[in-house]
Amino acid sequence: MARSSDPTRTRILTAASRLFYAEGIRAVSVDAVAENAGITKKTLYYHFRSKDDLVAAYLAARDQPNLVLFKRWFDEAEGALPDKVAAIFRHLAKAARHPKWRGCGFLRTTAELANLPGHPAIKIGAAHKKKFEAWLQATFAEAGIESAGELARQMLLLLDGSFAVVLLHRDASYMETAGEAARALVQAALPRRMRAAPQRSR
Amino acid sequence: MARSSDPTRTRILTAASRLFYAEGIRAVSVDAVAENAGITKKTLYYHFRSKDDLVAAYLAARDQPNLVLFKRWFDEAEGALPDKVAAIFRHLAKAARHPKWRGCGFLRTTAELANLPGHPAIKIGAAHKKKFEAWLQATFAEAGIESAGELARQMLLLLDGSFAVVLLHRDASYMETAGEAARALVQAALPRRMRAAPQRSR
DNA sequence: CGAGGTATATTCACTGGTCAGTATACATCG
DNA sequence: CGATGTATACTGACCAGTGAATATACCTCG
Repeated sequence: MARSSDPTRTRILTAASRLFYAEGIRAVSVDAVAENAGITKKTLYYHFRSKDDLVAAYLAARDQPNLVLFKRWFDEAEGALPDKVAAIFRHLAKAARHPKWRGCGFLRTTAELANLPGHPAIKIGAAHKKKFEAWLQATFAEAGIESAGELARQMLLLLDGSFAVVLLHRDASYMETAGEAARALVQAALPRRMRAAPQRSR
Repeated sequence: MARSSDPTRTRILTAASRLFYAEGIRAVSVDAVAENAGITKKTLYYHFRSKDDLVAAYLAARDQPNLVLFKRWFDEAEGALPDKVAAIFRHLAKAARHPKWRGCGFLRTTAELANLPGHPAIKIGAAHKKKFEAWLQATFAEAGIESAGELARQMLLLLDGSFAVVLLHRDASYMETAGEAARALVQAALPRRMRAAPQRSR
């Protein structure tokens, strides 16, 4: 059976990831993925039952690395809670300025497959976002924020909103605007005793 | 010359709109649009130079109606500015609960065509969102808000974020969360003298 | 008025190419 | 030997766009 560490499987997944993220799902043929991975299509179909399977695997492979990255940006940021949240947006804005940036793979896949509501890739995308939201909520709750759940949802809305808007306008400054809005909302939600003098950035 | 009121052209555009919104761009063939419009493919190509042209026309046709609708929701809402902004989200949440709702056509098209940065449809989508943002900014400025520009951008982020998140989770309650965040941000931005007692909704 | 022409609008049938997925066979290795 | 993995070559469906012909409406000039 093909293990997840299987080198051929990994090669396929790497190629699929690069192409699906860069071009979109329906724009990329299975032939193109196989060629890019340096194998034949039949070999690809030996490792993945169908293209839909491959798409789901592409997103599944991005789940953990993405979450880990976000958490690291948060953990390594200086300052109080609002600053640490804003740091995520700051790092994202930097990434969004790279010419190969194409928004959030999870959201773009969902948008493209919106006519197939039960598609496994969409479920993986939804689960990914839920995990991120749950982590935020827990972080906020630990900080003594009463409305941790609502605040986490607001952060998610700003985050995913900035993915969409920045992709549309190709203007990463929206991501910084989102970061400032996030900072303000977190600041306002902090319990009074923990609230430092609100420092307007810039 | 084919006028915009041309009945055949309108039929094509109606069919294209329905199909592209429901299924996505690349998932819908030109044949499918033609059949749905009750004409032959060649007739479609008489009225539109290419599929890309048709896609652009589909979005262009949605531009004004969408803006008008949003403005009407705002104008007809009771209450002060924060409530009027929140009303847009409330109406949108209601729309999002309809089974045929598939998010924002502009954003989904942009996401799907993200590998074609100069595509005319993307330009139309970007212009549409800019118009909405400009209208919001003007409205906020008239209300005496100093940071009208930044606030308008924040509203856009929340709005487009809720399109993305609600489409992903198929849970329209995120749109109400976005509305509450929008209300809070507008409330906080109002000049003191105009600020009524902030009323937490619910 | 009316015959002939011209631009508009539409149809059927087709092309060259791509797509997801498969049948069959060959190889490698424990 | 036989399980795992890979390759060549194929299938039937679909796709964007086109060629050639036809119908309709209007306009010009005898």
